[in-house]
Amino acid sequence: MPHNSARCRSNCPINFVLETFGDKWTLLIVRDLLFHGKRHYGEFLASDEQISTNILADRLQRLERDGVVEKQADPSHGSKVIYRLTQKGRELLPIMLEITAWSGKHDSRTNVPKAFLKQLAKDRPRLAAQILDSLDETEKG
Amino acid sequence: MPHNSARCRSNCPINFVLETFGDKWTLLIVRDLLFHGKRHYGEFLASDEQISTNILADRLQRLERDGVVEKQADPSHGSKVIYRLTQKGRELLPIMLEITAWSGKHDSRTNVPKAFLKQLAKDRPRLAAQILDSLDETEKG
DNA sequence: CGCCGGCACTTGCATTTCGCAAGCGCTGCT
DNA sequence: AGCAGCGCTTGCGAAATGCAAGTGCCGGCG
Repeated sequence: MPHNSARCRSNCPINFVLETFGDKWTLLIVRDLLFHGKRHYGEFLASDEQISTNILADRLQRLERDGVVEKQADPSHGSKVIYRLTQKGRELLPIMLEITAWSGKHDSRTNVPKAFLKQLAKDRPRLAAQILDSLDETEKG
Repeated sequence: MPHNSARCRSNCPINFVLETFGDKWTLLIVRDLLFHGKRHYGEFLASDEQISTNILADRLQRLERDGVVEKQADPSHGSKVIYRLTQKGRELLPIMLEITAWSGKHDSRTNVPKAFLKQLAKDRPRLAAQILDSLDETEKG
């Protein structure tokens, strides 16, 4: 937890998320976990933005320490590791959706499908529930 | 705009906001503009988190370049400068409110008043409207 | 008219973080 | 027994950050 660390800067809620997510990479890992069903180290490494392996290892460790992500051995494959969001991590979804809406509006080159933005505007709770459901599916399978 | 820069990493909406806000400081400036009615360089400098002056100058310049903030001379005091959010910047409010809600829930030492969180849960559009109104007030006065 | 204080930056330099490439250790498969 | 895949570590040059001091402009006051 940020506030347990020595370098806590304030108790402002904006600052609180910045202590964990205030860099160019951490939120991309959350995105991959939440929207893209990724669970393995190599999958994060393969994302478009090309995170380097040392940074990835560092960020996963921080996310785990901050209670956003948990790590477990892959039962079906001993040398693999499964990363998944905790409940706290899943609760980032509303933030992620607001971010998507904002970028959808202000980024002329966005890759967000129009249909997704429409659904976001029309019935956000339902969309959120669908995303969490499909995440559960992924984690079961 | 991030995508006009050479170092654009992808067209993902999450990445889009990270290109502008992906560091430990930028969003604190937005917070000060949006929630605390700050407009002057020296006011940002005085915030709890103690941003250093060279970083502040750099971030304000980037925010202006990205169309989130605009800069104008203070008519009442020639050596002062007024910074204000553009419409695009004001539209960050929903993101900021979601962040506040998340931190309010997960940060045991948060300084967010309980009443604020309640209002956030109960009638968010109204709260958002109030915040924007009081921002208009500040900018008029 | 000249000086002084406030304000918005700039500059220089030490420290930290990042980015890239190579390598390591363990596991399962053949 | 050997090899390939996977998660992660290490080393090093480059870039970003943090800190402190300095610069230039404006307004106010004597």
